[in-house]
Amino acid sequence: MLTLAAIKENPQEIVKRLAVKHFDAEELINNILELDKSRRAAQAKFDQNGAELNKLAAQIGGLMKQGKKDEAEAVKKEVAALKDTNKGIEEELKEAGDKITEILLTIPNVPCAMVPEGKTAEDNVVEKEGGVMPNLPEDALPHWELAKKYNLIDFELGVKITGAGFPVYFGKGAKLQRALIQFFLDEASKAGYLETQPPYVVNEASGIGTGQLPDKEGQMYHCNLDNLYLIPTAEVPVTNIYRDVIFEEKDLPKKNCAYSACFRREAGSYGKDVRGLNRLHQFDKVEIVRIEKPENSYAALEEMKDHVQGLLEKLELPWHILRLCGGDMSFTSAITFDFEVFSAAQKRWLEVSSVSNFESYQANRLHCRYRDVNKKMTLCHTLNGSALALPRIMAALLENNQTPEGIRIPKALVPYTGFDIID
RNA sequence: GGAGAGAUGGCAGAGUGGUCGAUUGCGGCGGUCUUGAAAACCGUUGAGGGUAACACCUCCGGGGGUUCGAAUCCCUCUCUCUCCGCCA
Repeated sequence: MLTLAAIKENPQEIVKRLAVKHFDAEELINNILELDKSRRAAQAKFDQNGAELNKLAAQIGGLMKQGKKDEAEAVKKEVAALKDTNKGIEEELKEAGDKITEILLTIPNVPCAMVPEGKTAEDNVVEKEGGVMPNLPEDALPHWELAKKYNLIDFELGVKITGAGFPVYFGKGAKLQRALIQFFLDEASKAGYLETQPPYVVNEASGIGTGQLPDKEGQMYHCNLDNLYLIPTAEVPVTNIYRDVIFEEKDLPKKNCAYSACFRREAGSYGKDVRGLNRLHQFDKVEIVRIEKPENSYAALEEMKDHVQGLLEKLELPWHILRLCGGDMSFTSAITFDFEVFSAAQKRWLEVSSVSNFESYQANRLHCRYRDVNKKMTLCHTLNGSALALPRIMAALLENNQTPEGIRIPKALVPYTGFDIID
């Protein structure tokens, strides 16, 4: 969430920038400012009374020791009255504070200056592209057909065991998955990310920390009995490593990479989007997460983009980078770049990575801070990105590399798969 | 699952109703000494709120209660450890 300090410092600027996300914050911001004012007034009064109470309590102690019981009793009465009034003030105080937090949670992150104007995915800006478009014959097969033809993935079997969106991978299909995971982890390690194996199940506090709760409660699988959630991305457990942490300046940045299975209920999905590997309830992903000093976070973002681009190039897939417009960005991000690969038989672009800078929005909820040069506590900036999500990479690899002889494996992957063709 | 013990500052560890936000040690930071370092010595060292700055208030796992006054007493929740049982 946004910091109260930032809002107080320049409310007009925040309202103006949130308009880029098509979010009208004016009234909410005014409410907050108003509430903060009355909260501070109540706080001052409460503190003043508290100081008086402390003084009187000490006085009673002294009187008791001297055996002046009657005098002590008189003071006690005074204390009782003061406590009574303070109880009311405390309630006011708490109410105002809670209300402020409540409103803050409904205000999305402020988009940074580089975010383009726009309402929907149509308005996203293609920023960069690369790779070679494959030249497939008209009768090229979509990946779900290829998966069947070469016995790589069984979607129906997954339905039997669990339900739709939980495919079973076999043979070279399973090995290709494992190869991709290993390849992505190795590349991330080479780029300086600490390999991390997090839990796949998190508690409520972690869900709140990264913002999945309460807003996206319905999108996560929930274990009722223990009140735990299956992670929708490794971002959740990995970022929560840094919840309630205060860094020394020299400890930053922190760079983690993690493979995990990801679980998403995808409530509300429909149609051709969900065909084959395009949208699953369980999928694999390698995620990169960074905790940065504010002044470095945008340089870090560029590094992350370069890293993801490098992966796609090594996989020889046609790719482009979208700079998301204000209307298509997530609630919590300050800027987001989506990477898409072209899945040549489906003839459509598939999102395989999303790289975002959250600036201090997430860190504020997480209480992830560091002591800067002047020993001042400052919120860190958090960033994360997929590097990469497997299913759509798999789809594009299968479709784009199909030949009459079989499916060709890109060179960079062969050391990991141990085979160079699926036939 | 059963029985017991415990949760205090970056860490270790005192503190069982009255100037305790908390003794002390280690660590960190600053200084003296030193060519430099080590050692020794001196000082300093939690977070949140509040203020122009002070003052002041809150926080000793979370929540609630008793009391004029709670880190200290009571209730409750969570977590950790030890023993037993079960087990990948």
